[in-house]
Amino acid sequence: MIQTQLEKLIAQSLKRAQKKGELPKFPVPAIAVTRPRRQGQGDYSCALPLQIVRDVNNALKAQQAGKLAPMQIGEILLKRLPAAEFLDRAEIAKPGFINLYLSPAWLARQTALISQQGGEYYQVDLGEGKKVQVEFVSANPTGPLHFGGARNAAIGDALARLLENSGYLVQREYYVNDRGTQMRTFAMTLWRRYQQLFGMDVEIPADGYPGAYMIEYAEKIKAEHGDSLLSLTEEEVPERFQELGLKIVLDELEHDLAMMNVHFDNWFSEQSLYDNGDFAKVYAILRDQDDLYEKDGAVWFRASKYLKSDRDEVFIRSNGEPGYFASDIAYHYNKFIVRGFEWVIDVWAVDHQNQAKRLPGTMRAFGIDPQRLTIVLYDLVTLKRGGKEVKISKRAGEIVTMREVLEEVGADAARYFLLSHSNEARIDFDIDLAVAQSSENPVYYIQYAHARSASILRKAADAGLKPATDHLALLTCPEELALLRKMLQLPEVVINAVDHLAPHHLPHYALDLAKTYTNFYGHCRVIDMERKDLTEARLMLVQAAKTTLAYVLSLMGMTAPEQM
RNA sequence: GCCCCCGUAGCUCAGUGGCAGAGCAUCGGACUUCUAAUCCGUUGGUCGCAGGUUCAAGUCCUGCCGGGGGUGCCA
Repeated sequence: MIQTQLEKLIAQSLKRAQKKGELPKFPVPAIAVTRPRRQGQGDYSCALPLQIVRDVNNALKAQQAGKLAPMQIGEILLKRLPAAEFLDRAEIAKPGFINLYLSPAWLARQTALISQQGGEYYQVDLGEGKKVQVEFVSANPTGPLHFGGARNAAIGDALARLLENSGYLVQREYYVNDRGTQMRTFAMTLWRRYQQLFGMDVEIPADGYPGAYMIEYAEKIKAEHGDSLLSLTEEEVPERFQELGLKIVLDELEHDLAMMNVHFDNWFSEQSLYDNGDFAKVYAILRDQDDLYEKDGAVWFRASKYLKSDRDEVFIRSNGEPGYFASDIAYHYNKFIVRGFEWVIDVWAVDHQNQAKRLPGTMRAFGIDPQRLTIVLYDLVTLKRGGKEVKISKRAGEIVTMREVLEEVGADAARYFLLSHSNEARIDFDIDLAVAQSSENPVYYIQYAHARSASILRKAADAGLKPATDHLALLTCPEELALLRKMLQLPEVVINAVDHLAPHHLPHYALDLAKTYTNFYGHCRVIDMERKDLTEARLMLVQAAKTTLAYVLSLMGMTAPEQM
């Protein structure tokens, strides 16, 4: 990447200047080349002279030599800066910045590489083939996914896509909480709804699920099994209805997530941890390490041994059922030890922050470095309709489902909007506003830029013109070069997004890129039958821009339409 | 009480220690288009408050104020 190469060049110039005796000797600090936010300060800039002025002058004082100002240090560094094909020139700017300018000719040549290599041109190898799992959504399978889950899906899937394109081997997993009290209540509610369909005078459990969707599920069961299940014994009911209900919900989840272009590689059953012996193994390990003890009729896990905290966690509740902590620990034992993931990312809503703070540390009990478990927390989505908040409550049966929002605003717009906020920021999502504004939504602006490039290429092909590399040097307009610069920024955006597990940088960059492209489009007419050479070069640029737009859109899980 | 997150333009939000940004909205222009779902220009901010660190702070540290969340034998 250009940025790191520039950092190396500047480090070299400092070493050279020290070797020549133009600057005194001191340890070379970490050198940071950044993108200036304003124009006219180079494509990149570096504050090294300001950063080292104190070291320089301290060393000079020890030699009883005179002081140097940051600007003078900059001049010395500039003189020793090695040449590079991508570097046009470097300048000193007050109070002591080195501004670096990319070579226009080199920039123009990149269009050919981008067009040929497509998304690969932008791929960075951060992961080196490391096996990483992204576990996300994982909502309780007791009903349709509410819209808050859509944010989880958008973030988790974008992270997976970012990692896949950064050299990681990624698995997407959905953790299915298919055991415990919630599941039991779900099954019993379903059973009652089923009975009611046959006119039986029964009530759903007091703590049951009142939502109308439960009746739909019961109707599905009735359609398939008729009245044959009415004869089940009291012991058979919970298990059978859990099984039937779970299948319906999982099918529905898979379908709804597919609407958002999200697909999981694996649906992992919580129950399987107990069936396959993982839980028993974990229990034995902890017991043998004296990490478990009994109190108040429950079995406790000595979390305080592994965390900076004096609080322990209930492992087996006094009713004999394992608590959620037990399942979580066994689950992550399975991820690391049984399945061998080197890195695990869980995407959780902020209301699990306490667990998020504690779970990684407990991995030490199995000799697993807590750093291998990253929990990405995101804040909730507040849904509004016409400025009024819509309460999401599964309990009251009043929920806004992901499906209905997707049907209203579309998957692309929903994904874009959900991704465009930083994970920690709460989102106010006004459905009416989202629908009303959809025509002037940035989503369409970005997709439109892509569709336009496709259109130009089609039109050119009809006229017998194709992108060609022969005259790329003709790409010298400010708008052309600005577009190239913006495209080359993509790897930096990806690295930043991966480093911070912050996919919200993607939509902002995409909008920026589309804007730069549209500006080019407005200023530089591409197809010009009088100038075949320039047309071919610009077509190459258009193709490169189209590739880049499509690549960013795919990182966000959005479609890149050929026409709109 | 203690812990975490948020507070930046009218609105919605970006901002990796380097001269405060985008979209929308406002106002003024441009439609015989390679797709006007567009373009050009304009208005708009003591970055919640107060200290501190630094050559340099929206950004790092401390303390406040306001909003949200967490602190279960729920998950």
